[in-house]
Amino acid sequence: MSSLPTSLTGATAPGAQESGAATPGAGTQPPPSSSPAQPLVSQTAPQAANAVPSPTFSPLYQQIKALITRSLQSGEWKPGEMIPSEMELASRYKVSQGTVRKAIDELAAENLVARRQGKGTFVTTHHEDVVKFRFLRLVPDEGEPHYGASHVLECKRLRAPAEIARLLDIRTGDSVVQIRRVLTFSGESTVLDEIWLLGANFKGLTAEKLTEWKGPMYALFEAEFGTRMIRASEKIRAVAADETAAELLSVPVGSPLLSVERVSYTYGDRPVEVRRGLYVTARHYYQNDLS
Amino acid sequence: MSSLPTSLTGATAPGAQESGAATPGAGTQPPPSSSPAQPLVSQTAPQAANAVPSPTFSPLYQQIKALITRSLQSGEWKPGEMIPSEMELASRYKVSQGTVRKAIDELAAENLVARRQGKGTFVTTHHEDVVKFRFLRLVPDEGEPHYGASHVLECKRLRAPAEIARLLDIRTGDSVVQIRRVLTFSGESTVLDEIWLLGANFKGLTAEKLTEWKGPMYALFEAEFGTRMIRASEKIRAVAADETAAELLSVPVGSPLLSVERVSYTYGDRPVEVRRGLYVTARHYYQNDLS
DNA sequence: TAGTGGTCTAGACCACGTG
DNA sequence: ACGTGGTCTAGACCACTAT
Repeated sequence: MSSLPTSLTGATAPGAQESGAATPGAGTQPPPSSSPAQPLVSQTAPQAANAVPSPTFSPLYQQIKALITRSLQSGEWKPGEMIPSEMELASRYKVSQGTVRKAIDELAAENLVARRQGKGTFVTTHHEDVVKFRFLRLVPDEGEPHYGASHVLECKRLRAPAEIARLLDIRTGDSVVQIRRVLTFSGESTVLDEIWLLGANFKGLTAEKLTEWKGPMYALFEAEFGTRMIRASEKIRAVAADETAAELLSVPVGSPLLSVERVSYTYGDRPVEVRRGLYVTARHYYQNDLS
Repeated sequence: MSSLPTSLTGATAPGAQESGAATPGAGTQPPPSSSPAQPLVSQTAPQAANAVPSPTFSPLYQQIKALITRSLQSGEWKPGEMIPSEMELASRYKVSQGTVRKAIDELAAENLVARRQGKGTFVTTHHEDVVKFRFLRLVPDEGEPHYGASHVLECKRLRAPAEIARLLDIRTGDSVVQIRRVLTFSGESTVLDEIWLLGANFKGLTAEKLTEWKGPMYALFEAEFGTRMIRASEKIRAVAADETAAELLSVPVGSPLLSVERVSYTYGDRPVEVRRGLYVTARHYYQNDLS
């Protein structure tokens, strides 16, 4: 059970203790198209002193954050675009600029948006280098990180096998798209990926589209299919190359390879991709920072 | 060249525009022993309009953060202890509580301290589970993450080989401590570590001390040697087991192993440890989250 | 009851980027 | 000159923990 829409934790207005600032009428700004003045939403009920504090307490800025996230998800503000200024959002949601700021702070910390002083706050996109290398951690021993060439071997729809279905939180047999591809760096085959995508989100994805696309796959997904990868979780092991992998990666059978099993999530922590990668780590390494 | 002590970026007092709040006399609180009222430090010089903005601008809260970090580093507040309350720090540094709060926010984000509502802000320690598993990412396929038994093979002082010296930012031949050990999980040898520590920081570290110590090695380092690992950077590859590793880890020669080369840093981003680990990933995996 | 961190507001001023 | 995010302050109230 989620709770947002009707979970007013109290009745009266929130922090605006002094100026009676809660009349929900339209502000001076024209209400931007797709978001009619939200039914805000108080966080502190000045209940009688002995009343139990509201069980589903949520700070105002968290509620604002959820509203902004919803607008991101709905595509009201698209990747690369600027979102409304803090002042605008403050007046839209009828809260102070400081509260909006704290909400955006968290969204920025989660890399959903990026602030640029003097310019505005922008929806992040997989076209930016910074974002790209958050999801590609393979670094060459010599030289700068770069994006290799992608060679698509296969792209087809099929029914999800049990384990993939489990990871994607769908039913066995539900539609998925399977992609197999090889990434080549400086002429050397380095990564063999096997990818499963939620069928429902990727209608019309073909090998041609993948081949024509220059740039990160996630940028294509975000631009053409409205599915934005927000975070991912990886399980990493060392394995020995089987015959197929050995041939495609031009290494001897039995060579040690880095196995990276990734599950990627979009808004609301919904899994949309399972990716199994085999990396040749002779001239590259997987970079990770613990902090 | 570091800059802290004398790097006043301007002349007059900062934000306290209205109340003349800048006289640096001792506050009402007795100045805590080891930190005499710091020579604060203005951030905005209301220079003539055409003057170039100060080249080495640093926000007040960053300066406060640096001061707090210095106190952490000097051991004024030890791991596990509570640091002074926000109000106390505000009056010590002659800034508002909000500024201290922002400084502590960043320190908490970097895991140097942890806030606990109603109790205070505490210096983090490698004794806590949360911290332990930030630095041990090996998770069993079945069951909960846990700390295995450590078997120390060797602990000796020697002169740093060239590559280790380079990573530790010292000179070849400088003193280092080398440790070799095996970690065992559920009776299975799983990790073979080769560790180099800065000799200067670890005088008196012996195999006995390591063997007697129950718990994470970093907790020993922090408690007995005053050296706290703050962050680390890892390069991960897949390699084949050589004879030594194969024997110690009870796997066939040539088995794929995860190679993890870690450099760990203490305050001020100074490297203090190089650690080369070989992980058996048959029944464990290396967990990583991209976000 | 007292003290701590957590939330929220309001207003001032600054640095940055663009007209 | 203007609008954006960034910093700083001051004060109120809330939630949590301990005594």
